[in-house]
Amino acid sequence: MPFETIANTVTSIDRSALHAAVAARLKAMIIEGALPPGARLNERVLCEQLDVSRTPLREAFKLLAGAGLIELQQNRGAVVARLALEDIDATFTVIAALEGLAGELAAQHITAAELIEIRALQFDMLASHARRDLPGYFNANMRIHACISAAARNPVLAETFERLNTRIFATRYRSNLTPERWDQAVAEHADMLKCLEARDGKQLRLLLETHLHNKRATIMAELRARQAAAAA
Amino acid sequence: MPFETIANTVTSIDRSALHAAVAARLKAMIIEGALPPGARLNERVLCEQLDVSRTPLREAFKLLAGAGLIELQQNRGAVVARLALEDIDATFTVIAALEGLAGELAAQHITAAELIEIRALQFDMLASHARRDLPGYFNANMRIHACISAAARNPVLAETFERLNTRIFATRYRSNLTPERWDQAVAEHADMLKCLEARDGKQLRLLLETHLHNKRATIMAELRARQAAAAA
DNA sequence: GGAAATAAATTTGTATGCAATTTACGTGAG
DNA sequence: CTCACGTAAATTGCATACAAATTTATTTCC
Repeated sequence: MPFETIANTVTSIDRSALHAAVAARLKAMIIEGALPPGARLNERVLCEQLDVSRTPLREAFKLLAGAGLIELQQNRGAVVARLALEDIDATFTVIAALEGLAGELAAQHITAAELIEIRALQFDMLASHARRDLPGYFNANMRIHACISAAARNPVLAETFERLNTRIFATRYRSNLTPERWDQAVAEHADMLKCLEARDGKQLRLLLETHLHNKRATIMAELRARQAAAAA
Repeated sequence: MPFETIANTVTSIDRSALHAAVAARLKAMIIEGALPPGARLNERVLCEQLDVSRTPLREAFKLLAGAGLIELQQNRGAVVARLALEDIDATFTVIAALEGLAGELAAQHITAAELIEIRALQFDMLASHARRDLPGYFNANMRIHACISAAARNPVLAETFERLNTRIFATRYRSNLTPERWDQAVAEHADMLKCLEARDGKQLRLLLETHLHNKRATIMAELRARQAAAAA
C-alpha cells in the first residue's frame, strides 16, 4: 500500500511527496466517482486542477496503474479502469473467498475490544436499517467488514482485500437493495456476529462466503437490469 | 522490421514503451534474484545498465511500487520489497485460499484439452521427481498451478494470484525439499488430478488448501532454520 | 456534399537541468 | 581511538524543453 498512507482528505497537496499525494488524490476522485470508469485522464487538465507539473502526475499515474486502478494506453494516455460486468462478477468471487478467509482468521485472533466495536457497529447498522438510511447502512457495513479484515492479523490479506475493494467500491457500496435483500443481509450479519462471539471460524467462513455470494447475485442482477434498460 | 531491430530487442529493450519495458526488465531481475529483497535501486546505475534516462526508469519504479514489488522511500530512493518471515507466512495463507478457489472453479470450467495438458505436466513432474531434478520439478509444478489458475476462468483471480506469486516466487520455487516432503507433494498432486478428472470442486479446494498449507509449513520451517543459522 | 489527403494542434513520451535532501568523508575535540 | 560536526559529493524529486505520436481541423478532389 504505497500511497494510501497519505491522508486522502487533505485538500491542498503536500509538496514534499508530490507523486504520492497526487496518487492519493486521484484515487479518492476515482472512488468518489468524480473520475468514473473509462474517463480519460488528460495530463494538462489534471496538472492545472492539482497544480503540479507533469512529472509527478505521470508518476502518480504509474502508481495507480501498478495497483490496477487505471489503465495506460501506449501514446494515448491513461483511463480509469473500466470493469466489464464479468470483471465485477469475478471480483466478487475472489472477495468472497478472501472475506471468508478473513472471517476464519478473525475468529481465531479477534480481541474482546474489537468484538465490542463490531457489536457497536452492528447496532449502528441496525439503526440505519430501521431508518432506511442506505448510506449510513453501507458505512456501518463497510466498517464491520474492515474490522473483520483487521482482526484477521494478516497484512497481505488486508492489502489484497483493500486493493480489490477499491476497484468495485462504488459498485459495492452505492448499489440499491430490495427491502427483502436488505432484511436478509442484516440477518446474515447477526449470524456472523454470533459466529465471531463463539469463535467458530469454519462456520463464519461459510457465512461470509454465502453473504458475499448473495451480495454478488443482487448486484449483478441490478447491473444486468440497468444495462438492459440502457440498451433499450 | 529490419533485422537489426529484431536483434536489439533480445539484448536491449523496446524503445517504444520504455517505462513498461523497463518495469518488465526490473521485475524479471527481481524474480531471478539479480535484485534480491532489500537491494537499493540506484537510479544512475540502473540508467546506465538499461541505457535509459531517469524519467522512464522512475516511472517504472512507480509501476512496480504500485504492484508492491518495490518500496519507495521519501528522498531515499527505492528498494526491492523486503518480506519478513511473517509476511511470507501471511502470503502463503492468502495464496492457499486463492488456489483453493481456483481449483473449485477449475473443476467446473476445465476443458478436455486442458485436462490432457495437466495430465502431461503431471508426468513431466513425475519424471523430474524420479530424476531428483528439483528445477525441473518446480517448473512442472508451477505450470500445473498456472493451468489450474487459467482453467478457473476468473481474470481477477489470475491477476491477484500472479501478483502474490511474484512476490514470493523465489521462496516458493527455489526452496529445498526433504525427500519425504517431496514424495508427499507428488502424492498430493496425484490426488488433485483425480479430483479434477472427477470434477469434484469442493474436494479439490480442500486438497489445494492442504497442499499449500503443507508447502507453507515446509518453507517456513526451512526459512526459520536458515535464519537461526545465520544469527549464530 | 462527401471522402480522402494533408496540415495544424493537441497530447503523450523521454531527456535534461536545477533545487533540495541525503549520504559520505575528513577533521578535530574529548 | 571514538564520536561529533561540517563540508563535499552523490542522489533524489520536480519542472521544463524537446521529440514523437495521435487527434482534430482544413483543404482538395471527385
